[in-house]
Amino acid sequence: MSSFAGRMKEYPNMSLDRFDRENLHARAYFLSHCHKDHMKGLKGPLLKRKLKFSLTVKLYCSFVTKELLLSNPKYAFWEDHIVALELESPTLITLIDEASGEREELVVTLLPAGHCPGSVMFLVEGAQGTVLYTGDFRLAKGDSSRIELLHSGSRVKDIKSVYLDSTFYDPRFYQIPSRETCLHAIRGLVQDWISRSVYHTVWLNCKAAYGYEYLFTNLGNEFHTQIHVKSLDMFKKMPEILSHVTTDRATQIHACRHPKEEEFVRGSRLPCGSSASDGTPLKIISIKPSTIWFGERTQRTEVIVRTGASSYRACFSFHSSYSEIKDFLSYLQPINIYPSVIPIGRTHADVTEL
DNA sequence: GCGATCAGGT
DNA sequence: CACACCTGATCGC
Repeated sequence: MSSFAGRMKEYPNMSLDRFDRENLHARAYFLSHCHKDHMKGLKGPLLKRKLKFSLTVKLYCSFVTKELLLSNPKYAFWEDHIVALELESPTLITLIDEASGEREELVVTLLPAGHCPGSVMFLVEGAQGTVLYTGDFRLAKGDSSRIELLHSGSRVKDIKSVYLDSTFYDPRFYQIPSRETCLHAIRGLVQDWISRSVYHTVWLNCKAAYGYEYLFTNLGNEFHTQIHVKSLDMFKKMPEILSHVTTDRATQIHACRHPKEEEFVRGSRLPCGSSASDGTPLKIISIKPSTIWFGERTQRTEVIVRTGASSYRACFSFHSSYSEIKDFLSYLQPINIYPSVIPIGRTHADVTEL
């Protein structure tokens, strides 16, 4: 879980992914992606009040993050204060102190982070040097060399500091199977099950968070069926996702939720309450996306683990592995690295040493 | 009645 | 394992 307090040493007048406490005084806000642990204070009454009296304070994010954020009415008061930025398009942003009129100019670039829909990293270039705030990210080995705006001419930019998603920055999580490998394995398991009969149904036991959409679109394409989800509201302006999800319960692939979902599934009912129309019990398997990792010298490659008669865990990660992070850092060669996540049982000094 | 925090859950 | 939530209880205002 991110323990980043919201501010970078070089640019303390901007706040990123934290909106409480000291961040209430920021001149500009940045949201890397729409997960609650990066939105602390974002619906707070103090911030709401500050916006009422301010003409200059804005929240910068991607178009997709803006759409996901505003689909939740609790954040509707931000509407006129959000500036959605294009990806990979350097933008001049002037931070203004409303009391003194003091100005500070920055060039901010959104780089795709591969963590969930709309997720970005913020590249900030200004008088105090070039810094990269990664938010949460999953980039594969070699991806950083393909991000043009991390380069100047043929070489990588001089980066003073990286504020790093260090969730899996521990040799224990050396390798996590690639997105493609995991998708392929899940597709295989789904294929094997739903082809048996129309009563054979798959329940994708996904957490209540954005980040599984590419799984839905991939399975939707492969099996020419839509995935049942609770709500479509947040995707109404995202045709690629919208076309693969449905609120119609008559489908063999579900990703719906219910507080007593596990009991339901054990009793041949889906979390949405659906059972077969003619009274025949559904034959349900549950697939729970989970991060499965391997050590440096581990030869195992199982990306699907059977955990019961009709339950499986399938490898799925929102975050880069240790080796992926190492590749990222050794390519960028920043002067400073500030980890944003300290795993329990470790200290800040442990992670900094690594 | 509200938000913040914690316990306990998936 | 750790993640990103959720619900419900309790506390303080």
